[in-house]
Amino acid sequence: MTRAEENYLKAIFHLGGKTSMTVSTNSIAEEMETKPSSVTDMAKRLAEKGLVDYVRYQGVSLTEKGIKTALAIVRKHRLWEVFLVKKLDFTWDEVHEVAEQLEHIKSEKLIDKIDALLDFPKFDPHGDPIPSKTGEFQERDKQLLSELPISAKGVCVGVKDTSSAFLKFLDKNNIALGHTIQIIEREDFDDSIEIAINGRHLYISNRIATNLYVKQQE
Amino acid sequence: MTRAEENYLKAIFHLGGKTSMTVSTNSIAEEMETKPSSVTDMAKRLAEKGLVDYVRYQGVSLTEKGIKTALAIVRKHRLWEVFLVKKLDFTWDEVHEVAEQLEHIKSEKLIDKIDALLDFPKFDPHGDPIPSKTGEFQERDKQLLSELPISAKGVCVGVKDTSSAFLKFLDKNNIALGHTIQIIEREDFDDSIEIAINGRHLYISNRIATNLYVKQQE
DNA sequence: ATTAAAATTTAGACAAATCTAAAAATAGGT
DNA sequence: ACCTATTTTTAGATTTGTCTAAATTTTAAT
Repeated sequence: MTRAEENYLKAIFHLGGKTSMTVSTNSIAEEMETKPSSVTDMAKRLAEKGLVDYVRYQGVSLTEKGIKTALAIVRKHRLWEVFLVKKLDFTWDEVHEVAEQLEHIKSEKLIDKIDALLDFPKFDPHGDPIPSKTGEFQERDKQLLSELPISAKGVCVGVKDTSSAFLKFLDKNNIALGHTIQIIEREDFDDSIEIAINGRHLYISNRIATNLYVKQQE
Repeated sequence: MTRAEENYLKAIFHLGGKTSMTVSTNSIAEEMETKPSSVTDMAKRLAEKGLVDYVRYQGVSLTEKGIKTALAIVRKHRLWEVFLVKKLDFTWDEVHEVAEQLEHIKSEKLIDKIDALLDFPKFDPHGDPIPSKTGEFQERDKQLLSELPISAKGVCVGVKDTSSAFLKFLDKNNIALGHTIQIIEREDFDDSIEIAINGRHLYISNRIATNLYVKQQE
């Protein structure tokens, strides 16, 4: 497994989901910030190795083996993120870039020890689930903040966008996983909403609300 | 800096020492288990980048910049080794291979945090000194066990050979850094020696004695 | 000083991963 | 069913890092 192959599998997994829908050459190229022709080349290589099914002009989907490999990489990425935040005091907007590198370290023992050191976490700092050694994981029951009805309350359980800019915005406004958010008002004009969080009121744009996951409270 | 370039610098540093003696193409090839012709190619590339001085048929030596870069890689390698042993319970014969990968992770913050987490260690699990952030390190005052005179005592402070086979041998015979060893007898026939360690006597070959560093006690 | 052996470099080839530009296939609208 | 726009693939080139085999330089021995 080369680093490039691992990155392609991760991207295909990311786009196609655990059920592995077929994804297009173009969408992979966009996700990876590369050219479609490069994706075609790699698709052939991955197909030869039995990691994806590839039909010319039709797109790519992960095989059983490809899903297993992708899950192992996602597991490593997310465990390293937890390690960086919990053990080395990185902030959640700093971890992605370093975890992109660490996820390619080849040592089963290493990642299992890190897992144990962290006490087998089930979610990473952005609320995304961490696959177990055998590839299982529970997707958390969640919805976008923008989908909550007026006056409903939800606990913040994850972010969709994990860009540094977005995460820093949340920090600045003291919004973090575990906080409870109530919808106060929705502005029809631009879909911005007024929320109550940590005892204060805040106006947030629709863009923000469609990138925050919450679990609705009864 | 590519991974290959980093590995070449490390090898040249390893062979040429901090004073950066000129080293031959062949010796680098042997150290890196590659072909001399590949070394020639890389020597040219590194010279263009100002990391080594290279004269055809004469060999290679690190520039100031090359030494600085090599020290940064050695620092990372050794800090990761300490991390693996101290925090993840790796044994000293298991760390090298994984540290070879971890040393190439690019994040100044990461390695500084690891350094702090470990309380700024000065030596790695094999007794080798860890360069500081600015590249300084104290070589420990040491000599080979084979150089001690009869009846002298020394504290084990490092190993020359760091192969898994050698380190496992030491473990099996309960020889570890910090233990005191006394020379009892030297066999002229094959230069094997009888030593006292941890209250028992042991016969060890010359090969062993020339790969163990001790600090002689008065 | 010559010459044989050893070390080193060059030339040419190859694989991985990428790109650009051109060609081919597909999809959608009328 | 046809045409056009979009998507995808091919062909050919480039970079990095490697190799083998042949040529060159250095070394060391006589």
